[in-house]
Amino acid sequence: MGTVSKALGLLDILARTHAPKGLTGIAAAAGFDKSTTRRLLLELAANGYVVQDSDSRDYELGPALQVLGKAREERFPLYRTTQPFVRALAERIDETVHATEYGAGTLLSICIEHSTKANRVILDQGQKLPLHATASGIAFLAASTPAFVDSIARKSLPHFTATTPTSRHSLLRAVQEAAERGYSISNQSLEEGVSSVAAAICNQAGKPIGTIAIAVPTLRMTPKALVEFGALVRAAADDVSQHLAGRKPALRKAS
Amino acid sequence: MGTVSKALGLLDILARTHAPKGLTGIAAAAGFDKSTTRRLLLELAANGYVVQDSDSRDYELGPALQVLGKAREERFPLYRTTQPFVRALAERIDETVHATEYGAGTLLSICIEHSTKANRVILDQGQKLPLHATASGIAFLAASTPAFVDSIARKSLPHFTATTPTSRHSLLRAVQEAAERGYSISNQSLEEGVSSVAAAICNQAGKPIGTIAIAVPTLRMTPKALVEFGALVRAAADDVSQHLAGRKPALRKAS
DNA sequence: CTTTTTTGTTTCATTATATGAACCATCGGT
DNA sequence: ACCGATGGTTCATATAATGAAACAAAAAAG
Repeated sequence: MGTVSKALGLLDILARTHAPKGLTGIAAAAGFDKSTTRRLLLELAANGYVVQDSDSRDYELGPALQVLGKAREERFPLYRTTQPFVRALAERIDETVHATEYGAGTLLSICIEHSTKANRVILDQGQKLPLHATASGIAFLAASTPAFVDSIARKSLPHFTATTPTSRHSLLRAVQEAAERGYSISNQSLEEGVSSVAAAICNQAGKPIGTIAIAVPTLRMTPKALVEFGALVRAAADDVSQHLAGRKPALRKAS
Repeated sequence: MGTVSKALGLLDILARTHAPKGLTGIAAAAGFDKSTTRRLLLELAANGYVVQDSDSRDYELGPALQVLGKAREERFPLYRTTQPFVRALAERIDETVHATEYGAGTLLSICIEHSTKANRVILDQGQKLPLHATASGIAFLAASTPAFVDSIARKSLPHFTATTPTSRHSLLRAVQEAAERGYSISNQSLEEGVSSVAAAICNQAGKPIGTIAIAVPTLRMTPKALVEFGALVRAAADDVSQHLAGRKPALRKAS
């Protein structure tokens, strides 16, 4: 692994919800030597990506990240565009809804609205979702080129639950079905007790750039709810795609 | 320079308003070899910090930055806290107002509201302001420990205009005066024709973390305006400091 | 269409940089 | 004062970064 990736890995660790703050903890979480970790942190700090509290010596994410995040958002306002649709959908069905963007081989959660129910699915912002084991991933693949799908299907597919598609064949079938259906379904393929439906967001050229997904406790994913939610994510994803293409569609209902 | 800093430098370049997008241009802007630049960009891309358009092969900032920026904002909501005050002040006086945060030895512009006048000062988000040559910098130093001020004053201070304080003595004097006055004044010390006043934002412990500044074309910075703007930035900075400390003060006027 | 120029990509010997085990310093608790 | 834990430092070694050159592929020019 390159040095740069190691440093960036440290940022990921610091971004976690219950991130370690001390040098020892960060080094342990990253699996690097204390010495290496410190050097990397200092270099990140010298560039404003990390701040070290001068008293406690704890490390924290730095202001440069906000600046860059804003710069990115300004050029490519995916969050700004998506967030209202995610929120509207979440409020309408009172279930957890989130949007993801593709990057670095996975889908990154960029926008989450949680259900207000006691029994709900909780997601972390920035969570990295594997393409083969989530509704979002399958939906993304269903909108991708066959070549890309194949490149993923050829890889070794990590096993998470009994229903994770880990074989080339089962993955291709799931993708195929999602493409025909218009939305993807995950029946606890990443985590026990969580079911999801998702649909891809596409850019003007028709290439998928991310997804919108609804995640609910499996016991609430009745066949009726499945169909209803499927139609709703599909509609929401299409609306966002339209917005990104510059058109401003009125709210629609189903596919 | 370490490899990590080089890679992060590339991100800074890509964040610029008129950033080069091609490999050659980026390499030229960074002053690195094409080969090195490419390797770094690919590593950044593998981590989602950069995206390469598969058709045009141009490089752009990636989604990971938005995720990290949000994570930082969540832990330390300086932008969220400051922005309303900056906007209110900008609207009230119809001049360019911006907030900065200290990091990596400089002040980073994190929030800008521009004047609506034809002749106005334009600032870039993320701009790095030198501590010795800006009103923000002087205000920050005026709220810092003498030891810190001295460590800056001892460095070689780059020359920008005729009024840039480049000697240890002139810098210390400017800081001293700002401390007594309650706000700092920059008379074209960074750029000809731009005058500013600024005051420091401090955390609960009284340590400075950033600044608020008003930047106006020098010809509008009359003695009367100077005093008025000075009192206003000072009040705004104090209000933000109060907010950060958890208190929610009503709007005040002068120091 | 062909030539020229520009831009992106790969290679590999050289060099610089990153690494981590061991060591030291500092702090907080008892 | 002692102990354990944590942050910080050193330096010989291993590893990774570098950049000149060669190559490929696309634009631009003729």
